[in-house]
Amino acid sequence: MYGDNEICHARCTTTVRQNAGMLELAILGFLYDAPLHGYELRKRITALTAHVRPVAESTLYPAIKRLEKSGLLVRATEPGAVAAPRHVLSLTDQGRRELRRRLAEPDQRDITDENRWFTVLAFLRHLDDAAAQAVVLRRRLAFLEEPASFFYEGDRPVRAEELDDPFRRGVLTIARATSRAEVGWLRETLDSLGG
Amino acid sequence: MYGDNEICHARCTTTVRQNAGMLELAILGFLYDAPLHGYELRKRITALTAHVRPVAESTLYPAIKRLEKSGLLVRATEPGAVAAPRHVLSLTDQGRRELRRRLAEPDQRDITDENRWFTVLAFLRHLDDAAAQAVVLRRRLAFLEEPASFFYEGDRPVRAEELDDPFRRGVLTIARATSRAEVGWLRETLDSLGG
DNA sequence: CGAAGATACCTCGTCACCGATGTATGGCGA
DNA sequence: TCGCCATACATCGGTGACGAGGTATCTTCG
Repeated sequence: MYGDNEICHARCTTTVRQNAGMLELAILGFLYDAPLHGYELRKRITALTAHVRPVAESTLYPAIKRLEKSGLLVRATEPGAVAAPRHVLSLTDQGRRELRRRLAEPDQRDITDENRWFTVLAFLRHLDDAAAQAVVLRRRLAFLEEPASFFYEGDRPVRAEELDDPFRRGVLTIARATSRAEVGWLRETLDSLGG
Repeated sequence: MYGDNEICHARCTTTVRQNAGMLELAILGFLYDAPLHGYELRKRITALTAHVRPVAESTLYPAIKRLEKSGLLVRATEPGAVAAPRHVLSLTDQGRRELRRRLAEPDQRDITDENRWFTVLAFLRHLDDAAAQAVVLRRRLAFLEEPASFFYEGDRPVRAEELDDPFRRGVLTIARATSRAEVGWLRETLDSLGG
């Protein structure tokens, strides 16, 4: 169903592949709108995530190959408009289904890691169902609302005001501001989705 | 100097090892304060980063081994206070120097990726020199101040208000709030460092 | 006494990602 | 016309990280 990922070897039991990587998600997401060739795809991914987490070319092309091998996308060679010949990539029906599945049932990592979460958000509109979108947003909201700190003394979380380390205080200050902004946005958006 | 990393094989030229991983930084950082055994170390790292990016045991122990092999830490076996015998880990002088070096000259990734950046911040107090701390903070400030967007139409960055996709608008809204909070904190802290 | 659960460490196979490098083509300025 | 840069794709070896197991000790509770 999901490419060659259902087969795990050796000491590994059969699972739906975890660790699916936000790069693949981004590829599927951008191709969902329109076919693109690799180089253009790379520029879009770079714009989306690269100032945070640059994507090496040597990572992109193997990822495309993986997705092709799994039947999620196909390529058509086209004479290069500007330079060398291009491979125009487009999603198969299976690829489109797979994107929607990954958006609807994101890995817990995609919820907790801000980088991955932003990638999910960037393509969440491709879920046609507002209820399904709301489910995903609520998972993020639940994560942000569970009490969590960065620093502990024993079992007790340390509050920003107690820290004499200005840098650790910064971490807490910034995290708090981010969280507040996002919780506000999530609530608003959930309201407007009629969830 | 930095373990066995100065030797690169085959098609690889000699470099100071990039991609040093925030896990190693966290290990060095926590051990800088006090010797710890692996299990306790894991709990502290978990508290620091795990609700965002969980650390598997199978990642921690090999990382400890790497650092030991590089001469950055040593272990002393101790009868287990509660259960199985522990390996108490402590930094060598070389390890202490290496932490300070990694903090003083962080990889660009450590500046741009919020997860890595928070790890740097969590231990930045271990740089004894306020000027050196200020240099690092200014790198982050410079990064946050350079104009960057997530979404483009052609070459023009798209502003939050123009987007009809509520989720992408969310990405921009949240990123903006975070950035504002952090820039404010950075300026304040730089002032108080006398930079 | 025996099972359960926390503590504590470890190995193995797999995989995504990386940097370095290679190979073309076409446009542009000196 | 020569070099340089952008376009466009690809391979290779190395490495950090992961999930799935395994081993052993000590405490707690029934």
